[in-house]
Amino acid sequence: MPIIVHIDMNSFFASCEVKRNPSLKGKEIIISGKTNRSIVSAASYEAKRKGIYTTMPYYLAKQICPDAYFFEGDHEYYSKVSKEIFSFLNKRYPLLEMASIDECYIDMSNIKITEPEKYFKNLQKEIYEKMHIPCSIGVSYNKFLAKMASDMKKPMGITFIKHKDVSTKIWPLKIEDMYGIGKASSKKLREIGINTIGDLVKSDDERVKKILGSYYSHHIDNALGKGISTLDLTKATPKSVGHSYTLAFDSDDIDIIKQSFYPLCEQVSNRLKSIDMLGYTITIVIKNSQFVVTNKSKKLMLPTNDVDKIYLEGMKLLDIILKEKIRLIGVSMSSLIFAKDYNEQLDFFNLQHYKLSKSDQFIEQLNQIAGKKIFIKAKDAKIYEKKPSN
DNA sequence: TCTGGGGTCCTAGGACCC
DNA sequence: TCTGGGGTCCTAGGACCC
Repeated sequence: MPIIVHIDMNSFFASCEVKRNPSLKGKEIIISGKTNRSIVSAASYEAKRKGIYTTMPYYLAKQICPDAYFFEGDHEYYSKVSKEIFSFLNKRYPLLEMASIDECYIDMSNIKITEPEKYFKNLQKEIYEKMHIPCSIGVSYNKFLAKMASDMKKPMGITFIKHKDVSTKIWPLKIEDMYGIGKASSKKLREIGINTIGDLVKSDDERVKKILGSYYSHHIDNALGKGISTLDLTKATPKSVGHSYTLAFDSDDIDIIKQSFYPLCEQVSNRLKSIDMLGYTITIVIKNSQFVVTNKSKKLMLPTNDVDKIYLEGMKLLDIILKEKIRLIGVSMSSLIFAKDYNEQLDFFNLQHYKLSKSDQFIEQLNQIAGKKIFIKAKDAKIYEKKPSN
């Protein structure tokens, strides 16, 4: 039987602030933006005890805990702490999958553990003493159960789930507490009488299959304790890079929207450049006053990470869908490719591109990119000279 | 005064090709 | 007159997670 461990940092952002400034230990700490439209993204247990929860509007948190220490959130620092912790763990445990900024799975099947209670208590203590971040640990034989286990006791909890515990520790839980079942699915499941994870296991209802779609057997396997235990050790390359911004007031004033939109394009461009990637598909997203989200996307002929190109294409899409006052605007790039891979492909593919496209336009686009990040060598120009006669 | 921002994965319809 | 089917790509939208 594999041994899969899930480690979840407790109130991670708040704990990072305590790590940086230990005098905050034991205080009410709230991470949140400071506009009337901000929400709480993390809170210390002291604040949680007062009723603060993640996603609570800032103005409410401020009402309930006026004297709490409020931080706007320093993601760069939190990422740094995250890396510190996981590289520390990774040195000892090579089979580690980083699942998010504050949690990871570790396959300890090959680690000799004689006294599990003591072993994990020591590990938790060591993380706290070395990294100054508290964590909860879940130990089981697959990822789903380990994840559910680490969630059961917080902060600084340690929970074991053995095969025989599945029916007693997992099945009685509310259906919305099942990892992977969110608000929409749990509402539909409750409507047909499925209120607990146990109900889901016992159901043999076509309606359940319809609600869960392609995830059906995945969820059933998880609930039965037959989930997967293989870890993904490779850090996946990003599939999209995006930024969004909620306006201070809903607006349809194009100048105001533009002012917010350009910096978002800059952020996306800078992020792409920092990871040396280009994106083919640009997507813009808006949210109206009623919180209805609308996307518009377009695949470009050539990938880019150029801010002006992103802004230009984004504004074109925005023009099409902007019909009313909006609350949020966002832009993201997807269908990403590493710049170096694109350079290598360029020689090979530009013939095809060329044949498919109106020549002047294509060369202009090539040159636009050439002027920025990607170099177009002289021999590419030669292809341009030669090939039209074909 | 309600309700952020960063992602991933899946579905479904239409266009297009063979 | 009535009319295939398989496959891929693109776009829009939805569910979910931290």
